Amino acid sequence: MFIDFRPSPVTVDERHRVVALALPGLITFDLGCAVQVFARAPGMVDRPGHYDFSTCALARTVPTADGFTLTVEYRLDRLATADTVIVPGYATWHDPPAADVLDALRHAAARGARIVSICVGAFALAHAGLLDGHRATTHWMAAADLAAQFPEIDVVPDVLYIDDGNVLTSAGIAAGLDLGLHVVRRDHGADAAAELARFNVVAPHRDGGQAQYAPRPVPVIADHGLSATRAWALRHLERSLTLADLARHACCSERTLIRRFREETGLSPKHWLLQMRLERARELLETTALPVEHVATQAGFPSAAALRTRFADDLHTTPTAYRRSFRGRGLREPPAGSAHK
DNA sequence: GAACTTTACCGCCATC
DNA sequence: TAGATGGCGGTAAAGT
Repeated sequence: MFIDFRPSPVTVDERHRVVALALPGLITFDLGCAVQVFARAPGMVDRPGHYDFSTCALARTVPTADGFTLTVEYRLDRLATADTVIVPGYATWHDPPAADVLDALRHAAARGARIVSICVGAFALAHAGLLDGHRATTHWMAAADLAAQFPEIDVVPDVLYIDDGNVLTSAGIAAGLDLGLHVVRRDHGADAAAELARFNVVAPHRDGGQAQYAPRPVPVIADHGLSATRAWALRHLERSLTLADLARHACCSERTLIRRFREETGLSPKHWLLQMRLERARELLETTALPVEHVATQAGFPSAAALRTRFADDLHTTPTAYRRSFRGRGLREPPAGSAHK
């Protein structure tokens, strides 16, 4: 059963403006990912803060990497009003974009706009200096180049995407969808992201995909490294998993586990587990009416107090307040029998 | 909120 | 010889 708490339709002024920047040599699939997520989000049209998507470029026409020319409606000044700026990949990423483009990106970032890159779009952000001091990712084939060319960036190659606050970067091509879903999850909750994933016929998240709440990288390739152990941990999140448990599953020492975890995810095992648990708790709070105590138990927190502490530290709110904030977005009743397990 | 215990993390070094 | 792994011990963080 689905109880709809959606409020009345919002006005254009309330919309969150998402502007994609099409650079010469645009990789159109990357732009397509952004369109698919932010321009066609089904079921979200009545929600406050839903997206007003548009594409801009330096000139009216943009040569793409895919053999045709794209005509766009808006010029660069569109970025000045964007709440979120998206830079899809472009084939000429080896060279810095035009100075006007870099300035527009810098100004958008300076006034607090969220900056997102897809694939090698990260190079445009790097050229603008927006990734300095940040953790970032890009297409795996270009990751070494990014790290070499911009030593100030902490480049993490084996992840789907990285959320480093107001700067978010995704890995190659289809990872743009993963990052888009993450942004929707951040803005509208797990329910909306799942709805959008269903519409796009993709998984709501891949292998530990909830891990991206903070800087939450996940491995791109399944069945390599510790991905099996992480998948196992996700299946048993409600247990009190220790470092020794994970090491035993991975058939290695605790020391090696920590080392490999950090190499593959950018996080320590404990921190990764905490993020997973927090994400599950958020999902349960958003999509069920389970008491906070049960949410804590099912997410693997030792107590409701521990869950509240984590919420206060990471989300600066309480579980109850968090749940209340999502009431307007649809609340599903708990599955039969699950509320008291 | 303090004190204590447990667990996790990391640097260093040895071994394979 | 370089790289991966594991053990040890100190420190920090989390839990009680």
